[in-house]
Amino acid sequence: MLQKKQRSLDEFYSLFKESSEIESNVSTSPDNFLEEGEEQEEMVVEEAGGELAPANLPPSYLVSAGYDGSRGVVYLKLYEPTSQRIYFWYDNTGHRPYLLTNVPPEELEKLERVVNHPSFDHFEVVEKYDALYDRNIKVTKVVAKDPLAIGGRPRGCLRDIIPEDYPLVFGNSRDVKVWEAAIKYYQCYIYDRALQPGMPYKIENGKLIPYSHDDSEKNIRKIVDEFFRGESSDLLPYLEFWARLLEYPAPKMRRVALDIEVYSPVATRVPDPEEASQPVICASLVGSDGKKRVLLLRRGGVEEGEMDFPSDVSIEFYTSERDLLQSIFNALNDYPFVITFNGDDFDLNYLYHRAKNLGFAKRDVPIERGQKICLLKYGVHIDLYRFFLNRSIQIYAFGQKYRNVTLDEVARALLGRSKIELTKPVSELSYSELARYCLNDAELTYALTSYNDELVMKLLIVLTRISRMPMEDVSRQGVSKWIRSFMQYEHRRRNMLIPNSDDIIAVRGTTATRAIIKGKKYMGAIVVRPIPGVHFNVAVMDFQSLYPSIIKVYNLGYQTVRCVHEECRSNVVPETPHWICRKHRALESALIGSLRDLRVKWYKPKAKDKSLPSEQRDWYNVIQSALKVILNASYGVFGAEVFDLYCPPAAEATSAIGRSIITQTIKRAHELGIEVIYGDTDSLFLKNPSQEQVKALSEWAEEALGMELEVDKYYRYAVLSSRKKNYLGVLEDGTVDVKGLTGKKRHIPLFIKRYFDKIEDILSRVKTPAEFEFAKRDIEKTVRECYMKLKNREWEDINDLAFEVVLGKVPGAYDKTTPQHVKAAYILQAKGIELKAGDTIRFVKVTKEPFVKPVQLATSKEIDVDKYIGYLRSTFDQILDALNLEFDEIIGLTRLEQFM
DNA sequence: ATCTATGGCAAGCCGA
DNA sequence: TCGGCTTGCCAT
Repeated sequence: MLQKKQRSLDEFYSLFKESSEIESNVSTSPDNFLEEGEEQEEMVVEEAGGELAPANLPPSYLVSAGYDGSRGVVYLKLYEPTSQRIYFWYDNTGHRPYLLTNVPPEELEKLERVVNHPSFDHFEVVEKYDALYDRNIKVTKVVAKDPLAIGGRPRGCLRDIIPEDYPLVFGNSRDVKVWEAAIKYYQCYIYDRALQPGMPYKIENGKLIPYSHDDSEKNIRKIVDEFFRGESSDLLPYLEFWARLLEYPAPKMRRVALDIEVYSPVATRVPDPEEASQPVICASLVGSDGKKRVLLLRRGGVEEGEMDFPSDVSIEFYTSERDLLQSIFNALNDYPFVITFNGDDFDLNYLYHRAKNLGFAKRDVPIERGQKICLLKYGVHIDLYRFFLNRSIQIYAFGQKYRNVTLDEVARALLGRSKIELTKPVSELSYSELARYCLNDAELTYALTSYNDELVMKLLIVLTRISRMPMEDVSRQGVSKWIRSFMQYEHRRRNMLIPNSDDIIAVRGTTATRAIIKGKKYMGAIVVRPIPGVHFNVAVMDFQSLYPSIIKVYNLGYQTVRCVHEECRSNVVPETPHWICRKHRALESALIGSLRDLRVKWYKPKAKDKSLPSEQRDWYNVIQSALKVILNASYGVFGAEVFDLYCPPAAEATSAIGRSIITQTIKRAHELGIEVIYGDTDSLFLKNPSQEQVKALSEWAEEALGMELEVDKYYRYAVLSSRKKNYLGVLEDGTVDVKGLTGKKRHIPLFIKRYFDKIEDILSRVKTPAEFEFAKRDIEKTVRECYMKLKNREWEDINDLAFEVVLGKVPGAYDKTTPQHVKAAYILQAKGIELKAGDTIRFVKVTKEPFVKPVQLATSKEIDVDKYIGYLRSTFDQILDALNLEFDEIIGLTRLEQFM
């Protein structure tokens, strides 16, 4: 079956048609459901038509899961890498959705709305381990035929009915609890069957079987048996289980990037995808197979333009929009992965509604609409906009290289390419201009998944494996959802009750320390007061993944912080009233701790290991950056209300232990005769320490604290002011690290930033204290030049004077104050420009009320030069302070010189 | 629909 | 006029 790689589209549609007919049969007669057994397996496979859901399949990667409402079962999507196609597998194990409750079956029997619920199936009594109280409890599993019966409907689902009706029947004699009722059914299924999304499986006679990859298994043995032999033994199983997910190979993913253009009667307005009133006039499809297609709709009065496209681009003209859409849909049914930039909101959404308007039958449209997302019936839709919008991805995986999440900006930052600038509205372009524009967008979208040896696709696979979520969900959801998912998975695997958030708070309580910042829940990290001045030979030491290390070494988690055992109360967290369990290992501690160890001790070093083939190194680099994303959030989620295992005392304990660790380390450094000139959270800046001193401190941290303290970098010299989180350090090779200085912040005018960069350049050349004196003269000259240019109004472009500040919310929502950028925003709004949260406002400071103006509307004459000079002063003072220079003296000199 | 945390700085607003 | 507060941007 798989040898036949090409399947005709007619055949393909007939399969969908066939299955949808079966769907309607099943949904109208739920009694058709069979009990568990061989017979049923055969049956489902046959029903599915055999080809899309084959009874046998060579190793294929589990990429997605969902619920098929009409069949009433979970389906899995498997990507077979040889044929490069998606195959379906429908559950044939009889698994059913359920919830857990503390109400026993004999009492539930008396709740009529439960037992008479059309989707109610049966009760079971199961035993679960309740980690909050460290005890086993018997709970009732309420099994239903339909996931919507458990939860999801606004009214009348079992998770609401049980607590509502119980007091009506029995009075308030019991504190009714319902657990695990808000887990999506397909996730529940993944957990219960211990499925590993992103990993390879085989199908044999309808059975889904994990595929074992021999080379990877050998590697895993090596990592676990040899490398981590010395680790605390209870972590070994976790190390092995993570290593398996990370070591297994990733497939090459056949995919297509899609971008569409829509006709618009109003030049400035993009048509509403929900209405889809205007025709789709162009679509581009750029495939990983090298195919580049541009589909154009013939319209009256449109110029041809120069149709000289590269030979690998095929231009197709359509006279009927319906045919054009059909061609797009054929592609969506062909490629296993479809990539868009904002396809959830626009491209796929538009196509979905447009198809409806053009009279397509629903079953002939390959797109499925969720609340705010668009999925595909056949393949997997990845919306890169959603992925790049993810803050953790933006910061930790891509180092904040892009700021606004637009195709243009992300492509510029990661690819060095940009969108084609249009000089007229899309609707007025010639065919060739339109084709070029649209094709370029699809090419950029594709390139974002292919650059750097397919980094983004690999990241997605690794995150899919760690989180145990379908690829679609992983690419759209945030890091707290990923962490929640692997935590829930582990609960199920160990037969632990997944606690409700309320119960964790009720049993474990909240925080006890006071935060330094008003409005925060607990006290955070220590920032050491810097010693101002220029310091030569500075070693920066830091604790490797401090908070994850603390979570591992100090056994932190909702289960262990303030546990129920009297005998653990002596195991206190410094400067808090909290204690930590000595009897059990918390799941968070085990899962996050083992991930940390794998990153720090295996993947990070291996990613740099030149003895490995470069392909392997690249893969390891992907893994270590994915782990970085997860680990950096692992402490934060403890303190985030939105996290299901929210546990404020655990977050508080983490930062309290962190404070204790850094404080002890400073004390020890002093005892060793080392001067500590600065430090923040997990780092210490040591002035001119000897090799021996550094080594001694590091060894002490290992022995006394069980923490790895290493030299991160050496600064030839560091310039500190009296301000915290504000410094500059020059590395051995002349690279300048600038942290927190205003001159580097994104919102300041380019004019000032350029001069700041010049000063940075001067400083990067200084090697010795003697050279410093020359550098100071250069810096003075630079500051003076900048000042004179401003004073004499000699800027080249008014845009260079613009402050660029992002609107945190819609302008109208600023009710407490009206900051300057909001004032400018109001001026823009008055001109009829629509503004929303996240838009960047570019404004200059002017002499007349209200003292700001959007740069687009301002002229050079209006600029308030003195305001800019004031800004210049405060920006440069941050460096001049430490160099013993005075801004006023520098510019004062100028005045004297003018007289001479 | 989506959401990891706290600490720190600079600017400007705004009420006492 | 002063100082608390809001806002945005950044460090870790």
